[in-house]
Amino acid sequence: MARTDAPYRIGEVAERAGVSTRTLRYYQELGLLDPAGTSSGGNRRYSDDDVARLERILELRNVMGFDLERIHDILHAEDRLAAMGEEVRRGISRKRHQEIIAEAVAINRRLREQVAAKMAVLRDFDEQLAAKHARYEEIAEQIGADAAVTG
Amino acid sequence: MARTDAPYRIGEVAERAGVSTRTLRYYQELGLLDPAGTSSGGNRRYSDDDVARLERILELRNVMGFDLERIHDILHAEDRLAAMGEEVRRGISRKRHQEIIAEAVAINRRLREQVAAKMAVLRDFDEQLAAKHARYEEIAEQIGADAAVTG
DNA sequence: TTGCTCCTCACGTCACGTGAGGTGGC
DNA sequence: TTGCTCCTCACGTCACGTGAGGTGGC
Repeated sequence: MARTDAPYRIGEVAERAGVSTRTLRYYQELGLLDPAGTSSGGNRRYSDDDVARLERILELRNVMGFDLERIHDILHAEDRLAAMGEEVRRGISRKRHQEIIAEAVAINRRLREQVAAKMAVLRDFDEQLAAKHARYEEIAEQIGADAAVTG
Repeated sequence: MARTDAPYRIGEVAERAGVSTRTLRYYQELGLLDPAGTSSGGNRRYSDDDVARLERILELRNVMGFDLERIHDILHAEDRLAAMGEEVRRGISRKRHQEIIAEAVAINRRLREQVAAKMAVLRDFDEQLAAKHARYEEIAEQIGADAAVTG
């Protein structure tokens, strides 16, 4: 296994994720998603990790509606948690560990709360739509009745 | 009851809805939300219907994530349905009625499908978060264990 | 008369879209 | 060698944010 195992071109990654190549370049510009490699000629090369990271970004964007700065913060906390595995072997303080995990847990909990809130709003909205649908059926029926009399 | 029963000033309406006055002026510019009246001196005056319409716009924007052109289309169909009541008395064709209602019903159905899809995505996302939370707890426990040995 | 809210430009911003003009890999 | 994909500017767009500078109603 090569060190720089980044086989995917920007076009492939973009199409599979349902975004434009411009979006990927913009995310790189913001420091959100740096492609793992660069081919001869300056072409961006993305790894499986990059693809997974992109999916995570798009999930937070599409599902939660966060702006890119907020997404950056969330990913940063998760990156630190992931990097902790390395640091463990080199021995960092237990207090530091606990801080990093506590931060990740707090973010996770807040996200779940926001998801629950969104679900509640959606349920409410669906009830409104159902009520509207019932009213439409009533109107349609009444017009049918009118038609039977006048038409 | 006066004809132009529009008591609310732009600042009140904006604050209650949780948007800026700029947003309301922009929606007027787009023809999305025309205030029912204008006071002496050119101040916008909003009616209860205007406030309800704004709530509807913000729901479609926040909950569904639609752009303002799409929202305009949806409101337009609903407006036509609401205007039908008047037209009934003046006698328009039954076929025309059925067309307008069919359109409203179709939009309603598509909206409910999209709501259902969003709910499914949110449930999926929540499951991911739950799995992540479980992993965090595991890591925290392991560090606690390490600490018990090394610390 | 004094604040507070309103008004209209008009430029700025975020998250990209969309060419222009050119280079590089199968 | 020919397409196709990639590259970097750089201006455009959508949905507003944010002052500038001024007028109007309690």
